[in-house]
Amino acid sequence: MYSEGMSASDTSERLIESTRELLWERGYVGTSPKAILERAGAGQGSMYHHFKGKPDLALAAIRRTAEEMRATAAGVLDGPGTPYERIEAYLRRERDVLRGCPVGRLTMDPDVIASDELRAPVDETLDWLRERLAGIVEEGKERGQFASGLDGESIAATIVATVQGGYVLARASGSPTAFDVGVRGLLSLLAPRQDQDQDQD
Amino acid sequence: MYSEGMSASDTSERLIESTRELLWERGYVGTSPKAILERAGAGQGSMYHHFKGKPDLALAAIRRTAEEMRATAAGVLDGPGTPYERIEAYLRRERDVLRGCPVGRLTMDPDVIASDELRAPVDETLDWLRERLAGIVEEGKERGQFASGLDGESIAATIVATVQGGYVLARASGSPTAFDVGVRGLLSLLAPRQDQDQDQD
DNA sequence: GTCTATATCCCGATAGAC
DNA sequence: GTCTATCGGGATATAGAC
Repeated sequence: MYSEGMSASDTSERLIESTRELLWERGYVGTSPKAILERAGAGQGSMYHHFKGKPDLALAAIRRTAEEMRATAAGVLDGPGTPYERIEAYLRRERDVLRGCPVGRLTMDPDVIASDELRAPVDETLDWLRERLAGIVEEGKERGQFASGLDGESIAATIVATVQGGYVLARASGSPTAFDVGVRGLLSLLAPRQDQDQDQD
Repeated sequence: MYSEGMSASDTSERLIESTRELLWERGYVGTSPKAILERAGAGQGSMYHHFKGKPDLALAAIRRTAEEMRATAAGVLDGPGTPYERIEAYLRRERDVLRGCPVGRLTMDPDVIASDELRAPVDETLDWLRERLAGIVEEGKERGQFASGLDGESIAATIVATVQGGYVLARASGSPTAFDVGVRGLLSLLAPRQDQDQDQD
């Protein structure tokens, strides 16, 4: 990452990490520089030395969170198993459901949506995820695991939406159960027919 | 509503409506009393005369928004058509997609989630919606329109989650398309088999 | 009921010492 | 690089005149 063998300053690093946590917990509008500085154990000057201001720091934090989410998803989606099994693994992977999605939640932040720069990493990440899932669905169709009438991109959007909406249901009810139930419903709709021809893995 | 023939004061009414708009646009954390007062054309005194403070006014606004959403959904779900057709009508009903769901978006607001009182109308509304949809799915199973292996409550959670997550995808990309695509994917998974026995409507 | 004035604290940012 | 001091304005609420 740091081609000259340098490392980012510890303070800069702590500022980004604190911002990531607070953006996840309270969103952009609900996160103040003061709260970030307190959590990072830094003073005002440090933040304005390393970053141009709150939007600039938030951008660094959002980019890192988005990257991390892509890496996590890729870890599951590139794993072993049939297309259905990989989708199931993605849907059932361990999540801190009640905390919500650190990327998706930003779409409800007016200031993030108002800024093309802040919105871009969010958009790119969810878009990447949909394309990745669409490819897996198409692969499943080729293998005969999914009905040939299904459209990869549509199903991919449904999968990502179910996850994002699952967070909403869980947070509304104060329990992760609703998330799991929604996922179960989707999997029951996606489940390969027992009596269908399928390639062996 | 007003048993004695009285009407709520116009000012109180305007305060609630302005709060509803701002909660939808900016969420609870992003909405200040000052902004509400400006939009309502009222002074500080009016607000603190009619309401105990920001949380109290927000509660009145959220309750009304929740009630309105239930009424809108009921209008479609109680409409004519087979179970599948009513679910399709719900999923395809006209929406201001890029504005997001005025109820669901509140689940991303830390202060709403931290307050049982503010969260309650949100929870009750999404819960009501899930139960209502679950009943329709069960009805569809009885009629043979849906596979008997499907679980009403799970499918209902998937439907509501797809809608809520559809808003997320749309707002991330800045276009309503992703919402529609996700809905299309879900409908393709729910679509009654052509060759299946079905009651006539 | 509604207004203005005031209070106290926080917001996001800048200045300049060290 | 990091600190503290300071700024102008906004957030939320109260006081008290009308």
